Amino acid sequence: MNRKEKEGEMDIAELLKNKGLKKTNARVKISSILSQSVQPLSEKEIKKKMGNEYDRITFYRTVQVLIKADIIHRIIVDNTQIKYAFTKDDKNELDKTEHIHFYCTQCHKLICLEDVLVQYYELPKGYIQSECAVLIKGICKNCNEKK
Amino acid sequence: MNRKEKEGEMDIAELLKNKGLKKTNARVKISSILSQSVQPLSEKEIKKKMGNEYDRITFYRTVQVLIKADIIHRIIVDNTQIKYAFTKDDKNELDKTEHIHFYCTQCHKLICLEDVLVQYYELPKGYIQSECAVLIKGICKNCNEKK
DNA sequence: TTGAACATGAAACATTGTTTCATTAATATA
DNA sequence: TATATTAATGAAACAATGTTTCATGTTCAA
Repeated sequence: MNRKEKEGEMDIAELLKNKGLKKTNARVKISSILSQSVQPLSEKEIKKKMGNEYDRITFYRTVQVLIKADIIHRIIVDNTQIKYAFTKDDKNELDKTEHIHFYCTQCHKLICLEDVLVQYYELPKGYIQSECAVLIKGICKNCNEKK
Repeated sequence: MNRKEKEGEMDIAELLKNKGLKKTNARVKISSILSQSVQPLSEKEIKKKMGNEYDRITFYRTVQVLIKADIIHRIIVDNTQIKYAFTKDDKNELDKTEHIHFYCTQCHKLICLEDVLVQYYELPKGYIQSECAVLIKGICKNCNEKK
């Protein structure tokens, strides 16, 4: 483990403590893998990075806990493609606006567009909004430039 | 089967023909069940309405075909909650803008808000958009008024 | 250091996704 | 209208994912 990775895990330890969660191996590992990844990752990709520390049931329960604590979030691309991403916490707690997600149908990568925030939708009278998820599919910058 | 249902199935037959699809029992049944439902339905709910005409594998393949032909669409609420809805075709083919979906976390119903269209998002340079899915969660009008 | 509270992993089962293949059904046209 | 071609069906079988129960192991506060 290099210095950057070690620092990452120390930050995660503190984050867990702040959220009132016990520091366990699976929580630290999964969180730090996601916090160091540019793209959101699937269970399979996380599993690969965890090596033999991975257990399916523990993974299942760990992501439940981490999602509830808003340390990570789940992005559903498709009914069979589920990805996980570290929730960046550097934004103002007050205007905690969610960002949109972009899925490239060519390279199949999912990108958190942190700078593109979800817009406000005027709902019919009587509806109360609590969450909004936006997923845009298309061709990403990288694939587009390669052509 | 009442008159309205029979009319529905006749329309579906024509729709399938227009799309170059064979008229089969499963396609007609599933399409007409969805076209007559106010809310999007889950596989289980569709199964219930189909009675003993239901077969899991046929369902799986039928929805694939119907989605591809844009006769129905799939809405993913959650990784374990998938719903299907009839695609209303009364909109102009040219500005085929998608509508948003609202999921009520209280009554767990999903609502196609046909009148609330997805907004245009300004993506970073180089990104090309083809589809956009918006799912808003909260409390629906009905549940809100009951309180 | 130790006990209460919680997390883990094994087992077992449910649900959903998916392919292969022999059989059956739909439809165009002869 | 009969039939040949083409496609859909349903059985079987398996993979992946979701989920609970329970005995055991771990964390952390006092």
